[in-house]
Amino acid sequence: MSSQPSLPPTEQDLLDQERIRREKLARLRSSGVDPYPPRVERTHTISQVRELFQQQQLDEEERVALVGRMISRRVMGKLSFAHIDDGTGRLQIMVRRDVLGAEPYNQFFKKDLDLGDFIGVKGKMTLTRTGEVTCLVEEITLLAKALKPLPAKWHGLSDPELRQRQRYLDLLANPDVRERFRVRAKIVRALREYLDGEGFLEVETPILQPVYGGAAAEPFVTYHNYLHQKLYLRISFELYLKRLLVGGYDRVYEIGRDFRNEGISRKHNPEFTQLEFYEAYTDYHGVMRRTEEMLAYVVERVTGGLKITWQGHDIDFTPPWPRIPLRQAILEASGIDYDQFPDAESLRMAMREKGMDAPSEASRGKLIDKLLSHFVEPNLIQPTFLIDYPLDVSPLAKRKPGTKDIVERFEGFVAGMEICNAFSELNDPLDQLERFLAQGRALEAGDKEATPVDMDYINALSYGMPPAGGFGMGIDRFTMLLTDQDNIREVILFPHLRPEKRDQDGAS
RNA sequence: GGGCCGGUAGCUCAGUUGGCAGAGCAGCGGACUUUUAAUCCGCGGGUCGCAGGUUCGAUUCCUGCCCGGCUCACCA
Repeated sequence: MSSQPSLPPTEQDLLDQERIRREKLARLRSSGVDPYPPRVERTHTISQVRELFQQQQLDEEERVALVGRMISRRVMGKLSFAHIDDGTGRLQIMVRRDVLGAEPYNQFFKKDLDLGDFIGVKGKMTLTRTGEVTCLVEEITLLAKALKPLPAKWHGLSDPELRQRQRYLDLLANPDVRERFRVRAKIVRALREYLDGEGFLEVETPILQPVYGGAAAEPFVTYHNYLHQKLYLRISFELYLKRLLVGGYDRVYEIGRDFRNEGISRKHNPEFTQLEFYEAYTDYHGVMRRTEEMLAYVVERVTGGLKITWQGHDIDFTPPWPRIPLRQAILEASGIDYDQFPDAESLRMAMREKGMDAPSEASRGKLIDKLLSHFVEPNLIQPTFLIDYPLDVSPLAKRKPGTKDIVERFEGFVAGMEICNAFSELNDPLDQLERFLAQGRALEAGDKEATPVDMDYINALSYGMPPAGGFGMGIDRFTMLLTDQDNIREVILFPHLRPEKRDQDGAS
């Protein structure tokens, strides 16, 4: 939901600066200038022309046509300098009255153009006395007039609300933000490169689902008006992707949006981008090796090395990463060995003795998860796998042989954050049905994050699913790591924000 | 939802122990042919988040509300 100024502004609502720009617009129109012409002339991008000029591959007399937003202007009498930005880079232009002509220079360039306007220039490339690559302008045209002043010159824009509600202003005022989302795109591209290269098939599965599942989360609910059908926005891709393993694909992946109806925090946005892959004929050990290899590939591809700095921590993605049994990690960090507390009640007592908040309705698995997030997770700065999780919070994972309530599952942690979750996939249809039924009972008992029974999925498993390992990773969180950000909103272009409420009295 | 901090010009911020509201940038007028945070002279610009209250007087103090940030709880 974007915030919209609800009505077009009336003349008196306009800022002085906006009023002045509209007057300039009217003046331009009456002098026959189209302030929003349909076409532009361009021979090079700014990055191209800069490169060609520096490599001396540009004829000295060659006339180039460049475009961009005017982001600064320094008028010094009969000579001016300005910078334009076309999205590929910034370039200085030099505008001289004796070259451009008196009228275009005095009136058009100095008076009618404003910072923020898009312009086209034609001229020759040159160096200034200080050695800056510059276009000496012979002709200048308006490509699009800006009616509002740009947020800032060198302070950038820092108001967090403006930055996120009006991300376009953030992007145009803060070059490092623009760069950050380029890094995000590189990350996604590198993940695809890796998986495609390993023979994974990229697929798309339904976002609107009649039965949701695959994760512990509350869904968003919607409705199909013509089918009279209740639908859920997916909370994971898992159950559909594994149906594809049944169908005969051996390696599939999907990158897309998940939706979870939960609180918003530094690490959580209600919709987030997830990568899931499923690989037949491997198990969670194989997936761990693949995770290390894949993430090392991506980090190398994006940053040029395997070491990054995040919020002052040096983090090294070089494989292999330590694998620590969850039980051991929790024991070492908290002094609680949950194996000695076989039921929720006794574990709860032990936790409360340590002064921890342990809600009465939480299952044993959820309590263990609480121990993990409280004692262990914040200290896992270097890439680490925690392995072997409690069964009751892992309804889709295969039981570890020789155990009763432990599954072959791991989670990957970096920088004190969980970034991925994976397991040997449960492919026993009868066991899966039992687990679903347990989930269904939990759901009815009020656990809003339990998932309903998916009989079609059981049916699919009943035709046989190969042994497989599966993996899920939050791309947003991974992007936080590689862009040195500690808030998920900084790596999502349009993060979810509370609706903007208009003042009851201030309205009108 | 609880706690803490904040909201002052288009942007970034200062300030008022309660007494005419400030700076830099941006804007407007002027000077200036190698600047790059250009410089110099002059000018305009404010519902001090909103609403009540206390007061001779509130941007400042009090109460409520709105919005935001951090944090706790919850979660990926």
